[in-house]
Amino acid sequence: MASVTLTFPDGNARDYDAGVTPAAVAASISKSLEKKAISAMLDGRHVDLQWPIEHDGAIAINTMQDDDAALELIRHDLAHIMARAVQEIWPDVRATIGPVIENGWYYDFDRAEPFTPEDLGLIEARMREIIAARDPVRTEIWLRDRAVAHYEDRGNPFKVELIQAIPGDEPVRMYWHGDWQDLCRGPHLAHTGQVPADAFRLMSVAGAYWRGDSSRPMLQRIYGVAFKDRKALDAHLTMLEEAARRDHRKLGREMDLFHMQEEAPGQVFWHPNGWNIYVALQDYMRRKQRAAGYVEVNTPQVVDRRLWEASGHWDKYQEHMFIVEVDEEHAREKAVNALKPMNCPCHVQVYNQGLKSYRDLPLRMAEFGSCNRYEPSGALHGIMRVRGFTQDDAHIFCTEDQIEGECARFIDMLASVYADLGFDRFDIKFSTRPEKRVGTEESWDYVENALESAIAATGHPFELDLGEGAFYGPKLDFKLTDAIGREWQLGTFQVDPNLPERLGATYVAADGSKRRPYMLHRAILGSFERFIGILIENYEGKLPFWLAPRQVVVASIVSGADAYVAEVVAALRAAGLRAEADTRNEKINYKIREHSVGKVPVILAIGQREVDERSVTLRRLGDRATESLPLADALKQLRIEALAPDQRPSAA
RNA sequence: GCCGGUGUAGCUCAGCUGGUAGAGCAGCGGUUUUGUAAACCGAAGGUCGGGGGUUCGAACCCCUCCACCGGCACCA
Repeated sequence: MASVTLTFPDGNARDYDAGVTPAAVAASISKSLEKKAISAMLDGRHVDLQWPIEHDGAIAINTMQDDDAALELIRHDLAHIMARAVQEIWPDVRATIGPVIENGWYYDFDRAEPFTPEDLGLIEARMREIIAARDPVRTEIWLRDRAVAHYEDRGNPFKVELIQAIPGDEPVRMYWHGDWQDLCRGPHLAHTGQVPADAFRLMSVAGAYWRGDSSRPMLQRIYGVAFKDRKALDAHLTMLEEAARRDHRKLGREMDLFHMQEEAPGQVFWHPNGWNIYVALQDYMRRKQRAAGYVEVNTPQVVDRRLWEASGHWDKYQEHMFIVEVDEEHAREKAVNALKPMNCPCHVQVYNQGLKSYRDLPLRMAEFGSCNRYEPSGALHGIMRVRGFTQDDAHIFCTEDQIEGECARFIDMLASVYADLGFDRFDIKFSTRPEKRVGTEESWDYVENALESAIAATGHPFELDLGEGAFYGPKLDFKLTDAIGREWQLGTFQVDPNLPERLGATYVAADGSKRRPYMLHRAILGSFERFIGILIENYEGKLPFWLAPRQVVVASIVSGADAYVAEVVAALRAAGLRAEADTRNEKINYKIREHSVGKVPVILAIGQREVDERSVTLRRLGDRATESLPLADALKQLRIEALAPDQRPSAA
């Protein structure tokens, strides 16, 4: 009989009869491993304990202690257990596909009636029964035709399509627990009882297109989360509550930052408090840009369609533009304009004024560009996804051999901005040439290499996303991680030889010939609206002092202090601080509470004692302690604290 | 845009099988002069998202539109 040689993680190897299962391998090592085994890694692939091994390889037996494997199996089996529960309750429901996702799984069902939130409770209860039954799991490899016929008989075209999509060299596996059957690639636990019955929860039901294609039927998706034990599930649910507490829409109302209303869906009405944040951030970005050698411009909002036709956007994005039609009384033709959805074509117009020399390059042209896009209604989300927004946009016009240097400079600037704003960690995604593209292979080679060595020079690791670049050039995306571990994609850097071509941008080279510049699209924050939303959630509304909408509230304790309060506020304002007086007829407790809820970082309380001493009593947000100090000292100290990171003495 | 849900006072939310809308907080008036996360009393506050319909009668039932929420799709 043929044998296979299996190598264990400790380097030892043993021979087994070909066709040995991982379960038997585990048993051959020890009784306890046999009992604890849940699956195995075979040459890095996650395999079921029951699958025969036919070839030599490296093997590692997984137990519940191996988190990645254990969670994958738990979530995977729960997806099936849920599908079975659904089909036991509603036998006419067709199961389609149910993968493991971050923190859990989902399963998509085809059913005429919608699932209700109450149904989720029913399904959960049935799932617990299935888990309690400890039904053994069984799998079989079927011939493709048999599997197709099986689902055709049962009127499930979705499964038929899935089987047809399985590559010819891969087996078609069927899976059972109890009498319930599903198509599944595995691997699985040994029986349903291995799933922790108290560490999962069904979260929500939502529509989802079959195979993610909006031209295909909409199915009903049920989402679940699952962990190894109750404690981990509770921790996850707590994190979700934490995220809800930080929701920028809720904090925006509580801190009186902005509002939105029906008459302008997807657009922000900034209140004085919110606008303070916006202006502080914009002032900061403007200083950073100037320091980094950018010039700032400003370009029109309403632009004739001819420019969008020339840039190519009219063809591709017309439905997503706000169209502005002007029908002047004596005009022969109606003018059709679009609110600008982006700034680049306008920036090329500025570039094209006058003749540019190679000596002018690189030309770094920035704009806090106010853009409007008619986003689909379902895409809108607070101030994070809006129809009117302002980008911290810039385009760098440069020669081919300047790309690498500009890319490196940009990453430096971006890293410095993110650090100043309190985000120490960011990740780079590098997207390379897609299948459909313009330009020669040599130029793609050159530009991709330039970006790669620019990243390498910064020493920052990056993740490669092959084939995901724009049709005209490669791009970098920058993702940062917030205080509760969520990732946000913000910055971008794209190399574009196409738009200068379309819009006729040139420069005069050293030899007197006319050349095409490259255009580098880049943004650090993305949009102010979205970024401020992220800042609010990251800081739970407790923004750093220099960004806080109201930095100081001066609160009176007795009405006899009102005049002195006004004097303190005036002095703070003269020192450049955003300060307000609170001389309402309320107890100090009430004022402290209200301004704490409003996330004001510093409260100065003024009673008769402070009036007499010309002092203030300072209390910081969330801090029970107070500190009494002379007014002059407080002014001096707060003025320094209010400096933005780039203005502090330590900053060069 | 698609699926599902939601829309009642400034905010948070009650309101039964259809019978003319209610609380807390905020705001307003008064009392209180207060020492670090909600003082007390009082009066007021509503096109029940918009429009249409059914009904003797609609916050509630039906149709339609809008917005918001959760997903999906989209994100130059």
